[in-house]
Amino acid sequence: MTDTPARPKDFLREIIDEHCRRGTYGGRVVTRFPPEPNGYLHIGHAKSICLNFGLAQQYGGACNLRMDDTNPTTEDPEYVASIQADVRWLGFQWAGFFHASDYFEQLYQFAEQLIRAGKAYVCSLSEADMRAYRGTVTEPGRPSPYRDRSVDENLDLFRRMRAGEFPDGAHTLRAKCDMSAANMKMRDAPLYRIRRAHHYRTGDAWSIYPLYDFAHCLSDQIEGITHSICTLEFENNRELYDWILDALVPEPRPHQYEFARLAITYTVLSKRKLLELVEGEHVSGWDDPRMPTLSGLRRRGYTPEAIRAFADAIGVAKTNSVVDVALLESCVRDDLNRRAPRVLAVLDPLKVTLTNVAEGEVETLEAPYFPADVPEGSGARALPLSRTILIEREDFAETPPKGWHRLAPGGEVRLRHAVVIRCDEVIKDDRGEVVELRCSVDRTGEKKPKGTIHWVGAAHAVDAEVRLYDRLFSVENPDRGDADYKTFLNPQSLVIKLAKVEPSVASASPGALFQFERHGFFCVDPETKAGALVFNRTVALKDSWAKQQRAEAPEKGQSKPAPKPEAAPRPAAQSTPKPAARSARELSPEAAVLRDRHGLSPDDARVIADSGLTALFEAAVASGAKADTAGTLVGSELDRAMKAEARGVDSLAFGGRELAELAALVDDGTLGAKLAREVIAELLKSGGSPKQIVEQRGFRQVSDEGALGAAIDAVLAAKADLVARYRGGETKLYGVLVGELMKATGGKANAKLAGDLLRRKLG
RNA sequence: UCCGGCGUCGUCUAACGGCAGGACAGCGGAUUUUGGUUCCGCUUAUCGGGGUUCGAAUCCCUGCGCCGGAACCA
Repeated sequence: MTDTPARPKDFLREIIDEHCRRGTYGGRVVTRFPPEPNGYLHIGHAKSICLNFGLAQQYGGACNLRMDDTNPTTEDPEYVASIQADVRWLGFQWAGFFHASDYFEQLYQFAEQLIRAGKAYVCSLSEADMRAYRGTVTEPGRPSPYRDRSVDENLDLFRRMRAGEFPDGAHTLRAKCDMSAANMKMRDAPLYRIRRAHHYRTGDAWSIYPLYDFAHCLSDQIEGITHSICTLEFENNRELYDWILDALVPEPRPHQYEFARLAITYTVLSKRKLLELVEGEHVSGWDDPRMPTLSGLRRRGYTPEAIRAFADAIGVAKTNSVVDVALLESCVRDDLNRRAPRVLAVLDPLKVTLTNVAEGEVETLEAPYFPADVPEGSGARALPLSRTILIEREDFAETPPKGWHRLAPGGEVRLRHAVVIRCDEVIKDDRGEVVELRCSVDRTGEKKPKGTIHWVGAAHAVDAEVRLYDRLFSVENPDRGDADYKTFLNPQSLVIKLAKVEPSVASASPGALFQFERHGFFCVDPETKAGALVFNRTVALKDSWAKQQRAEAPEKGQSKPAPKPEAAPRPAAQSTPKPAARSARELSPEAAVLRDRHGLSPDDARVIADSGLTALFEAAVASGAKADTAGTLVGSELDRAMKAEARGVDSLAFGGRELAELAALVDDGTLGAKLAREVIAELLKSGGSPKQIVEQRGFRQVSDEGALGAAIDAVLAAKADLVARYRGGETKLYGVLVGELMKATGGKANAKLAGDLLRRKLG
């Protein structure tokens, strides 16, 4: 336990940790999963569910399930039920189950409050006009002519909107933000629209419905959500989220954080496209085993454990990413390997007569359900063996390729859990098709064939329909590109086989999981009826033999792994002749003056000018600072520190004189870079004089060789292992040793001197 | 083009100024009555250019690239 390194935290957990540390929410962590009930949940939602419920679990908080049902025209109770079922199936229990529609009255009251505060108004622009007034991403919008309606008029109109006095689209309630905002979401976002539609829960009680941006943040507030986690495409909405809440409620209030939604190779994950696949009958329904929906995956044989492991493996970050579907497959295999009993099934039977087994003789073999290397597994079943058996057609080759371990004329192979047989005779029909093998059983127990194949007894085997599922799309990214994603549907995504399975599975019930040895993992489909078994292939087993064959015989059709088109040159790098890219952006006049007058580097000049530090810099120089020292101090160190703390120039409690003093301390060697940085931090915090700070804090750089030598010796002795590795050739450890030295001296060692000394001592 | 976000092995994801690590994929080997599993080993990465620093994936500047944003959808 102690040697498993803690899993590194994602950025959300870092944030929450910080909140817990600071007591921002009194230690509370309340999250929510807020789907709109207009479709089935898919694996992308699973990522969000695992995140939100997982966070609540981990921090001892709570996670609500909330139907974000503010659009009466798209929502349906069928979806509500499926969402609840899927969340439960995934293994999570919500603290509360809510509907945004339950909050309609409260939301309405908040809207009136906003109006009374003069922060919302009723706008009577048509939809098209509103769009026109909004401007574009590059041009600011214009204020609506209705923007200055009085509070009373707004209240009156809004109440009449509620009362149903106006037709759809006649008016909207809008936030009074900023029509010239760079963020389009802030250009007086609509909050309520008139929609005299029947809502599946509130019926005809309402003729106005709140929009997402208004309903969501306030629903979070009503439920006491602390961390409102959503996907990246809502980043622009966060400003509005904050605006609305700040206008209506005090801190601590909910805050929104965004992470990258899930994308997976060979699949599409948009509700619109999924719906289209269902309605276009490209699949049999939302729960078609090829669908990335949770109901589809469930029917396919995926387990909640596997999906949770997947969610854990992909992590949470803000980088747009596409996860390899192979990782998902790896997660199911890993889980199923532990829990699926092994049974034998022949998908494409070839008759084999065991010539030295008597007609009518039946040998019953006991076969364990799990191999020895799956210690969690147990149990066994009986396997009847008699004169006629069925083997997989592809386990026999008349002319075996190199490395063949299976049956061939004159060759031997072991039957799984049973005997070794030798192929004595191959029988073909008129068309030259192999129709039967005549084999003899070897009972000496001395044979050690290379291969073991699966089989079933012909007389005892049970018929079963086996549905071989594969990826729904045949290209990695069906979602992008010029063509419609549906043109990439994989015609082989479902292949149905009439198979023979061993008798023990005859009574298996829907949902039961198996491994058909050497084939893959399968589960019993709900369509199974007594005497009519149906199996779905969850995922095939890895097949290194097939892979090797593919590599050796790049057959004509789908040749090599996509012949990389002549090592395409990176679009960005070389080729483009733009050596002058460095200073593409012109220096501002102010920066240019700085550069020319003081010989500053363009970088420093630019930073100083852009950060409004010009006056401070000039003052420092006027007080006697050397321009280049002051330039670095101001342009690099001070600027960095100010940015880190989001400080403005006005908040600085020191001026040019102090800066000049600092520069002098650096120039005369009293302060090294590290210490100078410390002094700046101190200056930023409480002002004062650099000299005093140096005095009080003992910030005096150690440049004395004797003292440095002693410190180095101590570090060398303490880090003998590192030293040995360094001397063994790992010269990169030099930096680590310097680091240790700096740590040991409290950052006071003269780094340059100490570094030289250290190098000498290391030899 | 304006605003916002993001660039680390083939793919995800760590490293919060000090040894670029893990998982999946790939390759090789050992074990194996599943060409499965397991185990061992290997290959491969900080978008480009500057700067600060003894030391930069990390901080600053700059260029480039990708994603999101102009619904009375969520």
